[in-house]
Amino acid sequence: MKVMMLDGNSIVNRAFYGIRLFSNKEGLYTNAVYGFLNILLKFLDEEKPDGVCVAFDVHAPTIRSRKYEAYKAQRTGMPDELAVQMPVLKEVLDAMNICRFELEGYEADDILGTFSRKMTESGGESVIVTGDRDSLQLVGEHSRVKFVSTAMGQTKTIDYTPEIFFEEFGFEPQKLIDYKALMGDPSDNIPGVAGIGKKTASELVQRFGTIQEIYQNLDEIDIKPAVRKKLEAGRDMAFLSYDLATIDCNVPLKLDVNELLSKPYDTKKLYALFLKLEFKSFIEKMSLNSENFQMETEKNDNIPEICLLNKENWQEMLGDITGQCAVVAENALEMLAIYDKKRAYIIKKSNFDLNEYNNLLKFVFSGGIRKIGHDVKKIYTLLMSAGINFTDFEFDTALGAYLLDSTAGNYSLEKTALAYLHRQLPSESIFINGDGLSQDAENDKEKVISRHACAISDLYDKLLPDLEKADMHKLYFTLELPLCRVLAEMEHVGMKVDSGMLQRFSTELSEKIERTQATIYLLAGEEFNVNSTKKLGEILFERLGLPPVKKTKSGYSTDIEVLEKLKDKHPIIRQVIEYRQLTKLRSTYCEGLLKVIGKDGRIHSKFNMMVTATGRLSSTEPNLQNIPVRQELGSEIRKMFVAGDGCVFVDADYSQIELRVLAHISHDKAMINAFKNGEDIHRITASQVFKIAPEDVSPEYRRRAKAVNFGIVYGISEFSLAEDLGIFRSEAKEYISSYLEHYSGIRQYMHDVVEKAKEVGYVTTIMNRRRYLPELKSQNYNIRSFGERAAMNTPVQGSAADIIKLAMLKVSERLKKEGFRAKLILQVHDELIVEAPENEAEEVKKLLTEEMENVVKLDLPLVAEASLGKTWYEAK
DNA sequence: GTTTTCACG
DNA sequence: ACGTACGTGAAAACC
Repeated sequence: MKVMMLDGNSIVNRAFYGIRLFSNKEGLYTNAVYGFLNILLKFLDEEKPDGVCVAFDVHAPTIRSRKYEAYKAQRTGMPDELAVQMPVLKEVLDAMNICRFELEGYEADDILGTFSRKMTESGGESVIVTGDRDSLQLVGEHSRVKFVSTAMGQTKTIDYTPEIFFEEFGFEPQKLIDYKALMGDPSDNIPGVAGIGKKTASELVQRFGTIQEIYQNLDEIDIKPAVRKKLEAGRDMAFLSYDLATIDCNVPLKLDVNELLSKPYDTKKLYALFLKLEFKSFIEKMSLNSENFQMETEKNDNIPEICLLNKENWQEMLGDITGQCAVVAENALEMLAIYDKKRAYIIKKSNFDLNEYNNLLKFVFSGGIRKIGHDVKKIYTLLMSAGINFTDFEFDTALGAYLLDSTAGNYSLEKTALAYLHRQLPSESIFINGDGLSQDAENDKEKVISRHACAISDLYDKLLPDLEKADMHKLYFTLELPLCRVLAEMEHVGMKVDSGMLQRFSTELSEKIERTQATIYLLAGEEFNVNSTKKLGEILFERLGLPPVKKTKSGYSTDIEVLEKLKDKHPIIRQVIEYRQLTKLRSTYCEGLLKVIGKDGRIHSKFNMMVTATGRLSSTEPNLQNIPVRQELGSEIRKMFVAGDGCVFVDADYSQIELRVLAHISHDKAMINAFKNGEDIHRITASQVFKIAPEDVSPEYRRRAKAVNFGIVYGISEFSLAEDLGIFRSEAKEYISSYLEHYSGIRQYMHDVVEKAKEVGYVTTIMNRRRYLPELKSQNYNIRSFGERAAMNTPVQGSAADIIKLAMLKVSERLKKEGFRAKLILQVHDELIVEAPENEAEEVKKLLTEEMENVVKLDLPLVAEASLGKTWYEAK
């Protein structure tokens, strides 16, 4: 019978300080729990004990122990970041069915000592796991101590048996108490005998054994007079220290060995917990998501009956379905699953001839079946590439999950089913790389996609009421879901690029880069990789002796802000700035774009609607939302984006949409009026903040007012504003207070939105899009401040996103309805680009402006400005 | 895989 | 006493 006993506080402390601080997405710190589990699992594996328990300290202020309390106070001071993890750790242990013990007024090691003694007495064996050296006094014939220490980020364990202890200390484990009584331990507040250190204490204990022995024969024993003197003076201290250092092995706690016996984990609880904590590696290590878990779900009849369709039976089988069906499409439409809440119909292309298969696809996607799916935009693009017409899906479970929690970050079917159904789906990778199961692979695949379809259907039943509860069903059904088709179209149509011109530009840049590089080498006096921030830092700040402006985690910062400050200090700086600009253009834009031009000469960027926390779109492969425009040379890139044959671009962008939205939602009279009167908002702001007549506002003051306006939208801090404008903090502070004085509605709004968010846990946009802000509850000032700024910014940025998304929908609808051949092809947050045949251009321009300006009714007008051009450059 | 930098709104 | 604006994506270096 072997029981492993852990000193919870001591191990969790080691874990906390040994592992860098990290947290899950909600801002809950988890590093100590993570480290604790690593240690626990490692030792369970090493020792394979019959039972396990963990003891914790409890320091309740009882009268009896008040003095003791005061003495403990210094040691118990636990940082908040660790304190919040204690209840979590206890939860984990409970889910693992591991016994915990704690008793008021006792320390964990007292409990362990007591249990260990009892185990030994009843003929058992105990293994104590601790990071506390004090506990080594518990080492005995039948009680080992695994001592854990962390040095240089590495956890080290020493397994103390009496022999090993003796080898290291030169006396028996029980005498550790005497040793400590003499030497003392400042970290434990054990005073010891003044003047007796490690060496003397060790020698005394080795020669005479206990302090009892020493003091009884103090006059006779052979020691240096100086030591004898110190010992005489410190007699009381020695005995007091002895008591303090002694672990109490008579804690009034019953030990029922049967209780400690290892029980199986509560896998469901543990799984949910690890998911929340984002302990992916533990989920895998403890195989919480494989057999055990799947077996359980399989019992829960999540496996639909499978019905394989062929050319004889499909019309009959699918013909009578009237309800909504979950549709899963695999492998570019090679295999489909359709689940009608009764069974899963499996359709394999290989079982049909081409013509028949097309008929079937037509039936499924454009009429016969009411569809729901997961990530329907993906299916739409698939169908468009295959040239299949289709009607809209009636629900998208991925999109639903995104609206319900826009910060979750991952909306794969597996993750979503886990989060909302607590169901672990079989992973597709099972059959992707499966060797040896080729015979069953097809079978497995049918089973897997059937279960996926079933999960989509069940998710729908869960997500729809959730969306209604959050009052987001309107946003969902009238905006987000229909937008899928618009975006799929935009992706499908793409944007034409003049690859020859791009190629030439790239070569041109290369020549300039070559020259700049040579100059840099010359000025530096050596050749090095200018792209390497590390080497560049060494050259600038060590070799050339320039003053470092700021640091990064790993060394000198060399970003543009730093370079700007050093511009006049050394000619190399200008060259480096030039080099950076040129290489950025060449690698990210020239080479990057050339890589993704399709066979049709067009770029098909993906517009992702489930990425941002605020509701904006994002663009990838390539990102067309960050094509250069601010600098002259960079904006050359926009000349490579050309309208198709016989077409022009119609480009329209909202004027100050975010400030207008802010004016609207804050009901700020002054700002609303400024916009109503068609004022230049930055100029009017400058005139109000700096108290000068509008016509006297200099460009510099207008620039400053503009920075303040931006800062306000982002949730300003005086520090950042000062940094941005290169002014004193005190000055920035005055700007802000003057601003909020004038725009008092905005001040009120900023205050209210944060208050409300703290109360309900989320903020909303004008169309009721929601963003949860758990950061607001953080103990950490920085995290909490971030939450506050996000609370101020999200309704503004998110509402602007709502507005332009709705405009996209309307523009797309009208173009289609009115028979234009023009197509929406790009959105850049406040800008829409349509590719239109030349003869449609003027009408489309009017349509675009109209729809954008009238898409919602605000307390002030929305303004959109449009222009035409053969290239994107011209159209701006 | 993470860090640094920089492009956009 | 502290560390700082909101939202993105890509490339290159570095470990």
